[in-house]
Amino acid sequence: MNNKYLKIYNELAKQIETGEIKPKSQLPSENRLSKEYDLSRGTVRKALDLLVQNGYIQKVQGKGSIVLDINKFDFPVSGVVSFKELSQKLGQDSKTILLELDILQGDEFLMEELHLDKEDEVWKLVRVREIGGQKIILDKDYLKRDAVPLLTKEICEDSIYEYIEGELDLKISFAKKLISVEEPTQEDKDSLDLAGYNVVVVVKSYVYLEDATLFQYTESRHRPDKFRFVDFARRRH
Amino acid sequence: MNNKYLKIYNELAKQIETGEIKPKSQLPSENRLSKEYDLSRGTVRKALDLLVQNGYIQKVQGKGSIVLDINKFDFPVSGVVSFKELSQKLGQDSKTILLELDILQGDEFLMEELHLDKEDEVWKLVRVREIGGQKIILDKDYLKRDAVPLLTKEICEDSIYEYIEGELDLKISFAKKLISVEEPTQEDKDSLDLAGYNVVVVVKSYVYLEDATLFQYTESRHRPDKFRFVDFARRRH
DNA sequence: GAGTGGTCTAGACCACCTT
DNA sequence: AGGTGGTCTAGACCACTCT
Repeated sequence: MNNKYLKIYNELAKQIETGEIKPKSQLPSENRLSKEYDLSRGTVRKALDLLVQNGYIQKVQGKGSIVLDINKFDFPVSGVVSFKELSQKLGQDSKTILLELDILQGDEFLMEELHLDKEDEVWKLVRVREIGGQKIILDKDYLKRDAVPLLTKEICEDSIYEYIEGELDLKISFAKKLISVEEPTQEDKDSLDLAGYNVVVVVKSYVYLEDATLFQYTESRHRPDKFRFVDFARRRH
Repeated sequence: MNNKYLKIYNELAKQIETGEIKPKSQLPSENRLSKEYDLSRGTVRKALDLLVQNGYIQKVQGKGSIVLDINKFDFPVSGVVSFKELSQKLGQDSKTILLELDILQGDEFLMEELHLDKEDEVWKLVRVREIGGQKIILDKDYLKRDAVPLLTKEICEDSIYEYIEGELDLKISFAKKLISVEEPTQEDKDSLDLAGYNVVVVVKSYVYLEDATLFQYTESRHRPDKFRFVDFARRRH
């Protein structure tokens, strides 16, 4: 990328993450930054807006920009993050087991969830995620076939997100997630090490591409004790 | 507010919410909008960026802006939303019962969570939320005394957010939330109608003011079957 | 080639805070 | 008064899509 505002955003974000710029300290003013980086103030502001959005800094009119304590939480699941990215961040031993890989057509439930026609084909994949030797998560994914022509066992046990964004050139732009708690189904009981819990945490995700088409529906079913979700939210006034 | 970009944002958002502008339709181009509203293109773009952020539209370079189906979910808890705002949106019968209202000082747990000194005083309030006659949520709030000098039973049973933002002039700017599932404590069992469930969903919130100072820590403990959380997330590339 | 959104600039004025 | 961030403008050029 040649974007100037992304460059300065990434530089500042990195410095904040590594602690080079310390929490509670002041960032240089917008005018100083635009001189130092030889950019217009508008471009600097765009970079700072990104830092605000992602929780790195807080701006106060008339005063300046304060660096926030980003390391207060160490489990940043907010946003669309795949299992592989996640376990890498956690540094834990993890494994993915593929239970099912099929092509469906004309399923009523899916036609509802994915807004499908009768003829549309859908990949169904069921995977179990193991962390530290325990089966913790059951993932049921449904992907539109016309966006993803081919899926193999290897891809599914690696990261479908990497494959979709890397190999294919699809760009994921946003997702809606719904978190609830439900009674375990027989499938949950069979596939997961539930350790006596009588509920599972269910995360239903609707994933959209850059052209605003819905292309994936996922149900991620978690053993409750291992489930965590972090949200950073700015209040809309 | 005199802000032009907010005016046009609100107009467009309202038209999308009411269905006056239909999902999947195209918004007028940025140039058209800037002519129609007699604004510079930059100001129009700022309004559209807000619409993108809040999930109203999706932009596609070279094509235009597509209106998204905002009504797909009817439970927008994403962001910092108070119980009162929430139950109003749901239109359900609700009640708040105040169990405890105290001033604490020198509590170790709180000094950790709220970054306090020994001398700092903290309001502790414990409230039970009733929806449809059932005790569903147990809220334990801790507020910094120096920000909120006075609290009464009436305020606590109404909405502290309204009081804090309306009467006092404090502005809440952002919050970090952590969602997890835990075993019920004795307090949970005593205060809530748990209906046989052996877990509670715990939402821990850290709420910050506009000057980036932490001023509230809240534990919101939910009966699992009534808990829902909706997240709208754009993927950070 | 015409139209769309994305980036960047330079300058102006305002609202707010500090001294 | 001087510095800070917030808003707004007018204009330029680029990247992308459609036909």
